[in-house]
Amino acid sequence: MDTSSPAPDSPWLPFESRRRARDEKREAVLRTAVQLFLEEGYHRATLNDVAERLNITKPALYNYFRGKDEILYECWAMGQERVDEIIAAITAAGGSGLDKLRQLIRAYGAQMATDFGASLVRFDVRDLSAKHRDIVLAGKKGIDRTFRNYITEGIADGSIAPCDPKMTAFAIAGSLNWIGHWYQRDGALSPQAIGDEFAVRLTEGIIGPAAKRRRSKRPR
Amino acid sequence: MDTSSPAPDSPWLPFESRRRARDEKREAVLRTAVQLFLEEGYHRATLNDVAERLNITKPALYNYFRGKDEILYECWAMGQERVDEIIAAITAAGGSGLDKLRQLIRAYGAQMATDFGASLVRFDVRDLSAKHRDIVLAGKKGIDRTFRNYITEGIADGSIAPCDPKMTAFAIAGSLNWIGHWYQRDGALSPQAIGDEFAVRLTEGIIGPAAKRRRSKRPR
DNA sequence: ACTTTTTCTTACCCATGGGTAATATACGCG
DNA sequence: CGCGTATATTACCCATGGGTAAGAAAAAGT
Repeated sequence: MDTSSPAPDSPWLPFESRRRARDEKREAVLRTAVQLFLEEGYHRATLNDVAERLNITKPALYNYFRGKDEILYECWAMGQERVDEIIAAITAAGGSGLDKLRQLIRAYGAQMATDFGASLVRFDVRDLSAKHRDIVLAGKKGIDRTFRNYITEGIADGSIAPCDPKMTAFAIAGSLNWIGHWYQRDGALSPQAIGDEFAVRLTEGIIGPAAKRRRSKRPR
Repeated sequence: MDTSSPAPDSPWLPFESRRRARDEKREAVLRTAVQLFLEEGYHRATLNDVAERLNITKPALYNYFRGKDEILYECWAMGQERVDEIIAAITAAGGSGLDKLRQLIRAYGAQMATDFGASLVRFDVRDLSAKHRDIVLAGKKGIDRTFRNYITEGIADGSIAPCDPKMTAFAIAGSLNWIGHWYQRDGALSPQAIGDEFAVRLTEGIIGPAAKRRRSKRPR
């Protein structure tokens, strides 16, 4: 997608750098918007507010987005993209179901303590257009399915104790999603620390026989 | 609306039944409002919508409430009241820290699967007046404190394994609060079933030595 | 029956904020 | 340089929806 590595003096360069400048501005809008949406709430935050923080005026935003709801959608998309990458990496790396679940909890929990991560759970799908809403719901479903899959795999390979994957996934994802509601950047814990903390805490109760055996030399 | 069971001839009765009729109407407004706020979201739900469902017109609502935000607040208050009762009952009944925590999870989780319960976590405090916001935040703090207290007590009496009460409370309350976001009345599980399910699941991992000993004759 | 109070309706006000049209400014380009 | 294209601004439109004023309708009081 990005035609990177621009040969220093190609006649395209001005064109390319212009496009990059545009993309950077677009992202700057999103960073400002997501921050304001989280601070004030989507409905209280106005496009004038967003523009003001960027030292521009409202109509300038329409050079980059079709409307307020599209900005909301793109904020969500930024977060979803990162989670998708996380999932892809974990699935690719392989390991036991419990290992993968722990890694997912760690990385997803850390994401929840970031702006774009929190946007995944703080924003209301009903503020989106029907088309975007469908995409978002599909994304949420994908995350849920991943949690369940890892749990199911863990039960199969014995690393996770038998349990209802659906409810267990609900319980774990609920804990993590809630981070997006209480975490404040000025808090004592870093996103990483949050992720680590939850990764151990949320898997303590469901360790299966295969995984227990391996760690039995260090009983709690 | 229906002036039921009026003791035929007391001089107060008209006055009293009138006041009661008023209270009943007030509550009917709240039931309709909380439902609509949850369905559509607070900002998308209009007072006209609320009134229409009640077969009245918008200004009629102002006989019972000072404004939209007060309706929101009163919806929250209904849920908070129930939780306060639950907490009072559990604390009064006594028992080990783990017992109390389990009962709280059970009852609080069940509440999250009701309209007024969900309103505790789905509504945005920033939509309230400063005064009401303070009350709500105090209520939330009280619930959090109760979770932590029960956990701390459980660690002290040995029914709960040593852990960080703050983070454990976050993890548990997060799971439960999230119920308010995914539970749909048309789902397969009843609020009670939800509460029961989470009560066992969320305490599996933190059972302490004292409680383990007692249940050791029924190993998993 | 007449008055008073409560309750509700009709008809309105108006601040807010998303979105648009017309226009000015910066910038690459031949 | 002047031409065209992004990019931004100023000035506006207008639908929405919370809130209010004035007065009808229904009870309650006497």
